Amino acid sequence: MITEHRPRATIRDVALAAGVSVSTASNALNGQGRTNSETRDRVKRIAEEIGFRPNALARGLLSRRSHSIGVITNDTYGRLTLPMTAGVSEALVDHGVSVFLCATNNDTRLAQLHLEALLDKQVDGIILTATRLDHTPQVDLSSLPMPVVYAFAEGPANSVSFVPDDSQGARLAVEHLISLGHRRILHITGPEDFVAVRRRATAYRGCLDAIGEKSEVMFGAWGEEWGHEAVRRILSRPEPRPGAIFCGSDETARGVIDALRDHGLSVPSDIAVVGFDNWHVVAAQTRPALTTIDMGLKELGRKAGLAMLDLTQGKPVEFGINAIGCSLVIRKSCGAV
Amino acid sequence: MITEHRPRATIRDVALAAGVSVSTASNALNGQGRTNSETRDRVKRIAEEIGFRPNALARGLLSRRSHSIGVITNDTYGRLTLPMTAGVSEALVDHGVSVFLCATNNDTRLAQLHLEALLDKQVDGIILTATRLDHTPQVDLSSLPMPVVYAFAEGPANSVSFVPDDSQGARLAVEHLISLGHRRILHITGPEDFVAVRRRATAYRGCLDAIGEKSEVMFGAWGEEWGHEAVRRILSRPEPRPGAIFCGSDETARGVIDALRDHGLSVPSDIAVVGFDNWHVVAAQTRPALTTIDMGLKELGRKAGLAMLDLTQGKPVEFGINAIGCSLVIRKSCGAV
DNA sequence: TTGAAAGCGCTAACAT
DNA sequence: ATGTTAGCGCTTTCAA
Repeated sequence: MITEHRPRATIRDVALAAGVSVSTASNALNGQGRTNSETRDRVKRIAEEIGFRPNALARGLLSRRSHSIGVITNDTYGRLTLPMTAGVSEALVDHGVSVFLCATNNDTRLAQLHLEALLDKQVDGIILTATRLDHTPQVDLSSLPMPVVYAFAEGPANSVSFVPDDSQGARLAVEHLISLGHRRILHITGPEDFVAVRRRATAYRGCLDAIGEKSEVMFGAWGEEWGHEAVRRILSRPEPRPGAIFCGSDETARGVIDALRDHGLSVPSDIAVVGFDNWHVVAAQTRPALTTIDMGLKELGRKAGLAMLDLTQGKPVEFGINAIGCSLVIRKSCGAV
Repeated sequence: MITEHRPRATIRDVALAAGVSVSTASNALNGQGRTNSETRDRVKRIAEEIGFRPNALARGLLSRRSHSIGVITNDTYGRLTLPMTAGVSEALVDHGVSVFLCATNNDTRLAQLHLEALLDKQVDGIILTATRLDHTPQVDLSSLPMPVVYAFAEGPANSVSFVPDDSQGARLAVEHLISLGHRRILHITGPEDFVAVRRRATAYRGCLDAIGEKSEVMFGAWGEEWGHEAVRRILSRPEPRPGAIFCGSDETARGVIDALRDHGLSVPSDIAVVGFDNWHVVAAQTRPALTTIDMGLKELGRKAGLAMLDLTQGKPVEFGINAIGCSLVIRKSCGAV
């Protein structure tokens, strides 16, 4: 498909065709300057006719706003990054801002390379994303000549960050179980060195304290195998058994449910289970389908995008860590006592 | 973090500091023109010292190459797009090319908006990606002033497309089973209206024909539930049972394996199972872990990126559909007869 | 209301 | 070998 294309129409072409000067054409198109409404209409019509679109490079060179931003992520997998970036992009595309996606694959050299490319391209801002809230950033963003926003990552104290509200999400899960009449609620979750894990566990404990029940947290791995192992441990100890289990991830929840079934216990009639993540491929395929917590990643991305927009426009933005509310997705894995 | 930043150093600053003219500085830095090696070194050193980096907008305006490309995808989920885009990006970042990611969410208006933003930004090329090989494209890319490459999507006849080699992948799976001594091999797969499904089925049949065995394809849905249903059907009919099952997706394979276990059959000792996708969250968590086919999405992205690079540099590129080889990932779900 | 001219940062003829 | 000049496409004073 080697098609020859003549260069795009420039504002000179428009001006020429309209019989006005370039500056008048510019004025007419951008509405700013006071232009005779008659000529303005004519210029606009002609611009439309010949398919004129302003060259963003030239515009950016002059205005020092490239109308593009960069998203740097270490996620190579997509589960977190793509929904978030889609959210960012969705918030910005209406304003003509496009998003450079840079996957660093946790490679410092690559991250540095990407960052330099972004700087050279005069991006209006950078959004940093990580697969883990408390990960060390892949590059130093502390003294960049443009605003930085952290999404699903916690930046330094004086930065703008958006993270899921793990505490509120965990409370949502536990309170759902409590509202169904459950009292003996166990928490099986991931490795304790993740902040997200600790926050969820703390919130869980708070809920049980509030109703005067004992809490128990089993820290472990991510993944289904840990769910199996945890169930093995529970069932091998003396009664009474928990009536409900709040899991720190959908994968763990799936492991738990499968293991319970293997041991002849059924969900939700014998034990209720709630997950965390609403990772569709896991949650929807679990038998029974998983009631779980959705972190609203796309919305988080949208918020980050809008904050970035404000920052680039010099509008005031609230600094600090913004916790974005999670929501409860009810499927089939919880029943009333 | 409202830090005031003075504008980035321009080539004028370099020239001034080095006591040469702007054009000499440019020459020295770009190595092109014959410059006195002594002044060249000095200029380069000074540029380094004051942290000069050329403004890509200005460069692009002049050279008509923005060193950025766009990737348009309808995937909102990330499983296919992110590995591929990471591959594209990886191939290009060393050449200073950055990637705009545009998620259309299957919304025509959004797709059009994104496309216009890309055109305005003078991208050097566009890569179109879809979640399905035979999807109608979300936007008309037929007469763009820049090269277009299709990745995980089949463009028009005279275009450059990269797709996984479904036939070869399927053959890999079936021949693996045959090499383990299996003869009665069943194929449980997705909906027949997907080209990928049809291609895998045809390749499967070819393999069984070659060894003079009967073939049987069960078309159905994606997802685990279909795996359960298919197993129910097989077990409810007269013997003999298949000794191995080649599944059209990892999710189906997982459903099949779970269902077999529910019916008291064990994998791999009673029946061998191979999946397709190597979707880690599914394949690695299946019990036993799934032997499956990997489509090499990242590599596919890399190839697409390199092809785009060649196209933008006017180098010859082979047109047509490039089928990228799949690979077999051996885990635990297949044993010898 | 309109146009001429300058300039954003850079590269490339051309002249010295 | 280096400097001067023009110009990429656009916006924006400033003068007419």
